[in-house]
Amino acid sequence: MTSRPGGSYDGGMREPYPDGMPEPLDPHMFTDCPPVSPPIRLGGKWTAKIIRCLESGPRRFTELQIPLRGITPKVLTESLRAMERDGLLTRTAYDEIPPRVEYELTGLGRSLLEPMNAGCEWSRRHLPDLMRARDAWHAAIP
Amino acid sequence: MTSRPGGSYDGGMREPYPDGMPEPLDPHMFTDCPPVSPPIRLGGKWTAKIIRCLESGPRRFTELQIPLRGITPKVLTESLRAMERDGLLTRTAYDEIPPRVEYELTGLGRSLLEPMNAGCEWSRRHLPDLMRARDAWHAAIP
DNA sequence: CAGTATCCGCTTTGATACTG
DNA sequence: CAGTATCAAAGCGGATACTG
Repeated sequence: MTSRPGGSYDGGMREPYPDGMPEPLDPHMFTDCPPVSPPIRLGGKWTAKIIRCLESGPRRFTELQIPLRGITPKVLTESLRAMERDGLLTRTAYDEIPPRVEYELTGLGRSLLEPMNAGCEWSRRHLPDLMRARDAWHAAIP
Repeated sequence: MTSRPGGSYDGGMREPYPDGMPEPLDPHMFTDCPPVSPPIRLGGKWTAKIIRCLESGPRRFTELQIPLRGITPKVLTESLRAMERDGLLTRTAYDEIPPRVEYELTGLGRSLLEPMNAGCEWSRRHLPDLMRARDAWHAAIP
């Protein structure tokens, strides 16, 4: 029994990141709430996190990479493009050298914070229950 | 650009199902709300749907298979086991022949309906916006 | 800086067949 | 009925290298 539909897509999560680096964005993100069995997720693996990162204002590509802990440019690009396509954020490219691109939440994207917060609140309230359930399970079937 | 972080896990969704069959459970499920780019998902692919199926009372294994539209027994078992482990539902086996097993939401599982409904409400309210965004995108980059 | 372009691989899901 | 056992196929994200 290796499959965990409750929280498994994160299999390839990379932790190694050059620490000591500044984190311009608040790392307190939605998906950080539930350390066990993420109850609610949004779109792909990064969508919710990106929304949290943009909550307090527009950010640049590289700025997003920092709090997203080593997300590869390919995946970040894909995620941003998808969110742009869905009207969750806007992409503004400034014609400068070096290039500058800023991503900003749209009203639609921002409106997602509400249900996200509902999920977050659920996590806060029921995390102890989840932990207890997990413990009971492991105690019964070790 | 083939990957869509906003709505891709459902890639292998099978539609072919012997119709004419009765559907004992209400097919109006959370994940049915957003026809485009599912905004909020719960755990694995089936978790939210299973919760909806159990909303109005306990159901048997085979009963769940009907509204879940051809989910394979393997995957259904995995999902149910995971949810049982997380304390979202209980599994009760009756020692009869033929065997009977019933699955029922716990209070914890039922409490998830609240954030789920929040996501559902978001979908209802903003589906037009999503559609418009998608249309605009396709109009610009055909 | 802000990406593209390839290649890669585990995880998750599904198909099919078989039991207690 | 309620699963388990295998096998097979994507899915989705990641590593690495390379541009305008």
